[in-house]
Amino acid sequence: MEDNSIDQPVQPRRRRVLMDDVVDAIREAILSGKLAAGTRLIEDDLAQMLDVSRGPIRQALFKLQQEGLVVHETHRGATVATTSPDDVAEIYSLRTALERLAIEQACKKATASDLAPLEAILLLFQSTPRENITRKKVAEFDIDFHDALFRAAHHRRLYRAWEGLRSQVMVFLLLRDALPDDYLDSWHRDHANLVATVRAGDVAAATAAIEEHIGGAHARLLVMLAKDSGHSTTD
Amino acid sequence: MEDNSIDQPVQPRRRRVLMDDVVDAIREAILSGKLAAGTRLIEDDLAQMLDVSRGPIRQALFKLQQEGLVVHETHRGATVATTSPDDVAEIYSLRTALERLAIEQACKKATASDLAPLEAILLLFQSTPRENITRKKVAEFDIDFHDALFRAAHHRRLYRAWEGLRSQVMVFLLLRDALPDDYLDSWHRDHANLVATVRAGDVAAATAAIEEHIGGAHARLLVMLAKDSGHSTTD
DNA sequence: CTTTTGTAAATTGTAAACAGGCTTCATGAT
DNA sequence: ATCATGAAGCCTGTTTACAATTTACAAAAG
Repeated sequence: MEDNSIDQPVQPRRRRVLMDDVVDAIREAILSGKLAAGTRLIEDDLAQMLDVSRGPIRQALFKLQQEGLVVHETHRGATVATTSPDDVAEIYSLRTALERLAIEQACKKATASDLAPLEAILLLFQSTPRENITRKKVAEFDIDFHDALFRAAHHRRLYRAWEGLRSQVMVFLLLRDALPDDYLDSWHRDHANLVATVRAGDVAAATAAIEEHIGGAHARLLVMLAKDSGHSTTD
Repeated sequence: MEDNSIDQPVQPRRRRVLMDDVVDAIREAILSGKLAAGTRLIEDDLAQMLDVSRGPIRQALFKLQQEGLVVHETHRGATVATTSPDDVAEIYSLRTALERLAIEQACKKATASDLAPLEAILLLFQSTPRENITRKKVAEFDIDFHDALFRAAHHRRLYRAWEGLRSQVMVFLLLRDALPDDYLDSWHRDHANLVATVRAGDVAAATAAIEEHIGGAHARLLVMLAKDSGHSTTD
């Protein structure tokens, strides 16, 4: 038997199916603002736009509801989820609980190969010219980092709970307007510190660090929302 | 405008659709053991059994996957989820994180009408003759109580995360063999104590109580699984 | 005898047509 | 003028039919 060095993934990577493309397309449209909050998502229209039948559309809308980007009501259809100030509190309180567990589990169970992705992101971030780092790029780095952290926890159910929140966090990260000058520095320092606590396996330090990390993000978001209050929230 | 005292629910209760019946039927079959862990769930077979087409079956299987009772693989179909010792750790660690947040939020936000369901369950439990309380009944009381606690937290996203775990917890509650004689007493005392801490709004006491509560349940489960180890776990 | 390869059956993914509920707007009554 | 009533159109829920993929098994090659 030949050793499989070419077919890279040891885990056979489940085939991609139409629904996956539809999910990506609609998620992208929502996150980029092409589909505003509250917009009705009519299955037939989406089916024609994306050139598939209503079946995959239906499944995709169901999945996006899981992600919290879409709200579905029986016999009344799906709409792009709207976000109120209460939702911000919900998202960040739940996120804190999940990330606390994640970093705790990561401290206990993460191996070197689990930490590699985290450090790779930090390196990639640092090696990217500052002028090339857009707000969207920062948001993607951020989500990717925390996603890797959740993966490092080796906790399937926790990861799935995070999947139900991830896109909603992304919405807020993309909302940010101009970032403070020293933000990129502090971003790297903050996340590098998280990796350090995990590497050290110091649960107490790690949970404290993550709570401050998420708390800080929440606080900055509230400040930002307060500045242009009543702009793109509930309505 | 007439006041609506007859059409009871203030919230318009979304209509029940075929998928809901299918979900209930399959969930019931899994929880009752009629569908053993690992069993393949073939859409056509289920469709014939339940006398609906494959459409609602497909949606139901997706939803049951959300609940963690079913595992779905692309082009390979759905199977009843199997449970390993690792899964027990996952379920209880995540449950602890979620319930901690739930009781904390309940302390802050629960009103008298939120606490009423909790107390109603305690009363119903106490007023039920001991000989009528089967293991299944205890499990249902238990799930209903904690479900009411999550509702009292007024946190939609937290409740949805709990929905993704609830049935999996139920699986373990139903596994219990004969309960200790004083279990029913301690059950009531323990849960009444949780309500008391919420009513008092004492976050510190409440989180401590819930952690001990879930921790105790986890510990008892591990003891039980150790007794007949290698019986009905991974298979 | 073991391994490989090809073919057929089984089963899921997708499309398209049908049925029924919800919304809207016109019409009429109070 | 305001509110009730009802019919038409839109849209979702469901069914049925078709396409594509996986799995199982058998035949052939080593």
